[in-house]
Amino acid sequence: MAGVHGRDWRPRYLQLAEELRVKIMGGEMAPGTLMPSETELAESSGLSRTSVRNAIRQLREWGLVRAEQGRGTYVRAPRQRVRRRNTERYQWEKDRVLLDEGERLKTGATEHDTGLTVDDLKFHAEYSRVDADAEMAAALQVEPGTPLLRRVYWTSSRHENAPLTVSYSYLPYDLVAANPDLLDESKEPWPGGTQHQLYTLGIELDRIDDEIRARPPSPDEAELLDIDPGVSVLTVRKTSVDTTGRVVEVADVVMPGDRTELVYSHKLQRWKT
Amino acid sequence: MAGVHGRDWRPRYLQLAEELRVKIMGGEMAPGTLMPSETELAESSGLSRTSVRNAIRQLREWGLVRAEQGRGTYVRAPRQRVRRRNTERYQWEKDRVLLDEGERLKTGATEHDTGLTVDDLKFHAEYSRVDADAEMAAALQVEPGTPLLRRVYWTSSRHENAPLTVSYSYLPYDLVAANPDLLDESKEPWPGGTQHQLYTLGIELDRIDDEIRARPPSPDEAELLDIDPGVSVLTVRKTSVDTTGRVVEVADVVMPGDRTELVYSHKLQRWKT
DNA sequence: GAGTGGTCTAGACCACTGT
DNA sequence: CAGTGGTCTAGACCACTCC
Repeated sequence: MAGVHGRDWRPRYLQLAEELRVKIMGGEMAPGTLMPSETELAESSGLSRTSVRNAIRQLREWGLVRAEQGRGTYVRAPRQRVRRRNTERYQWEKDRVLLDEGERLKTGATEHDTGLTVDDLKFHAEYSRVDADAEMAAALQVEPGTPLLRRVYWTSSRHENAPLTVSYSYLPYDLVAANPDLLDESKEPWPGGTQHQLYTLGIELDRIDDEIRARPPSPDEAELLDIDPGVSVLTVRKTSVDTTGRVVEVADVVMPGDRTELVYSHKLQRWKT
Repeated sequence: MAGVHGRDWRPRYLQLAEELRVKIMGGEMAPGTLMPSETELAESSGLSRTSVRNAIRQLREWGLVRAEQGRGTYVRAPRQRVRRRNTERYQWEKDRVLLDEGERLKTGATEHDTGLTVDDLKFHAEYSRVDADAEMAAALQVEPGTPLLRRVYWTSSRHENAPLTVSYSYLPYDLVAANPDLLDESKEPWPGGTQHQLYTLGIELDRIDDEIRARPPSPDEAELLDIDPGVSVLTVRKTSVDTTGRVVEVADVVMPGDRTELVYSHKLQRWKT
């Protein structure tokens, strides 16, 4: 009946996008399905290929389809958002530090977030030594040019190729050099997490601050996280402060905006009655 | 010298976008400047208008320019991100409830976030009575169909037309009906904020949970927040739980992704030495 | 009415993927 | 090789804004 009672005033490419959206979300085109090619859609809809491409761009921005050069356009799984519960997570990581090693190795933070076991996960890590630029120097409260240990790492499910998060972590090099294990990327994933490694250096964390932003992905990030360039990423800049007030780690965590949900919980102080 | 030592392999529309980006970020085209028209850019760059439009779409996704139908394309102010410090904010709102009224009216939460005074701000509010749909019923832990008070409100700086946040707040209607003031939208902004209004109903909050997501804006949201449809919004679903464990308010807060930074701070418990 | 961005067409060549 | 999506052209008409 659509369109019978008066013409649709929207541009025709949006009408087409809407039609396809309904088919996808209604289950008529299941996740993984190969969509009709742009040429076919142009013929079946009576539009030019340009207009069909405009419609498909909409679907891509909505995260509903994925175009692959030379192959075709596929319906994406409307992947469930991964809930990342940072409030509990940070305290949980700290509590874990003091457990014995056997207990500690059983599960890591990613498993805590996703409910997956360690066997379902693939790890990747890359270490390098860099000099602090102005921005990172300010974040770490050190002089520009200070040597830093830079760790890039991500974890992904063994059944999906794209990681759920990518982390860029920076620590003052002098700080970690006291424990050579921490300079060895083959030791990843750091058993027990960053907080435990800092513990081996005699460091206890007092506070973690998260700054959350959304922005378009870089081309590299789009590829790595398997999102369309039109889909934003969520980023968390996590700043860890130890009990002496020193910033000991700054980490930028990048996550696909269409599959992530960050959860923070605030317990409020009671009024005195 | 660009391009001298080997050709640029990127598509020409991206090269143009990059050139324009450099001009904008280098200050050569100041915020508010009217860009050359698409036709002019096509002539000066030797590209077709289609390619020029592709370049401009990039700039729009980056949040650098704003296209206005019939008028032209303007360079946008690289607006500073507004930091919204929810951790402090919620406790601060709660502490304020017990202050005397004179003290309380002086500043509200938006001023707390932005550092602006009440004279710099414009308020807008809209109340209605709606029935809970399945999703909101689950969030509020009530039966579907339960009557709710729906408040839509936003605050913007007097010197900019676009709001910094738009809130969609839902409370069980029966709960607030006990204080008729709370049903009157002309009483906005609720002096002292939601927590104070709940206090007049004998309610004390115990916990607030925030769920943060990023997603593309609806056309309405894009217009209201003055962002390009290609720029994501950040959303916070704020769930307020009182000391009896009852959910008393669910609010969806929508913010422009390119101008917002959410800050959460976690104080960690100390190890026993 | 002149100029702007938004939509749309009917072509073309390209890089990339499969067989 | 044929087929796919990515880029690009040279037009056209429209709705809208400003004068």
